[in-house]
Amino acid sequence: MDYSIRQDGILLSEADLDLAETLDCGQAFRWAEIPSDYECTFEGSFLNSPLRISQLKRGEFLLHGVSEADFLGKWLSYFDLETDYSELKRQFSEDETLSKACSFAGGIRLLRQDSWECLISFIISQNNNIPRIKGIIGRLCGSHGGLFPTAEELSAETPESLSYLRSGFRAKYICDAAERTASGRTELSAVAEMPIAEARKSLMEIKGVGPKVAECVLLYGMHRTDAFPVDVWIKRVLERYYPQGFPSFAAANAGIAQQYLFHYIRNLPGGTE
DNA sequence: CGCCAGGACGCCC
DNA sequence: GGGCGTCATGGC
Repeated sequence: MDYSIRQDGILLSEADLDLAETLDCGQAFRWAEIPSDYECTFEGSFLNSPLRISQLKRGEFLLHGVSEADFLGKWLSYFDLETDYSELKRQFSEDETLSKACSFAGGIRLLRQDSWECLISFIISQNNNIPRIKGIIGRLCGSHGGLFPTAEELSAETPESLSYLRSGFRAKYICDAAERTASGRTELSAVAEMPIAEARKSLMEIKGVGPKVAECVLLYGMHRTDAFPVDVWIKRVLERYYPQGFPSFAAANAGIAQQYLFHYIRNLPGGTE
């Protein structure tokens, strides 16, 4: 990975990153592809900092209008560019299925997202599909000037006042998460530092947060790479390819492996067959 | 009309 | 502790 400073932003080169796969693989819901003359261009934000980023070609990216300070202070970390994924993928490739998943989806990087946004996003994700999740989050941010609302802001809402989200039965869960977070009964920054079993337990005290959502918050919002969300797709992977259990050599980075496997299984020609 | 979607809850035994 | 119906909403 290298970068240079240009008048129109930061040019990132030799980066092991596939932008479309990373931003549209179901780990984040607030990035949107927009038309451009580049391979692809996405608009989104992290902690109220907007970004427009284009993939120019394989390994090369333009972060439009971004200063070096913002690149080093925010986006380098957000895209997890300080981590070397090649060694990781080399390890994964000892396993046949993981090897295929790496070949197919190895351009995905684990974004270092905001834990609060992640918590609400994955509460909304339960028994839901990705386009509708994006729609609900879009309406939520749209009513807050395009920014993701804070816990304090959301704690003033009620399931009734959130009806415009059309989030269904999840509205009461959003409210509980907001109340707990705003009041400090749940401290996400502290949860992020807890031993993982304790962190899971703490997250699951929030109404509407079960094993799957807790694991997603740990993985995507707290960068706990040993967290391993099991949804219907991953359940199929485990039953089909790992009846003896998931390989222990990948345990410390099981969450990243899970990302590759999720993307791989969902795009297998013929679905699960 | 039915089924499903990056599940969790409440209730049953 | 596991099994099962229910929970809103929308796309197919």
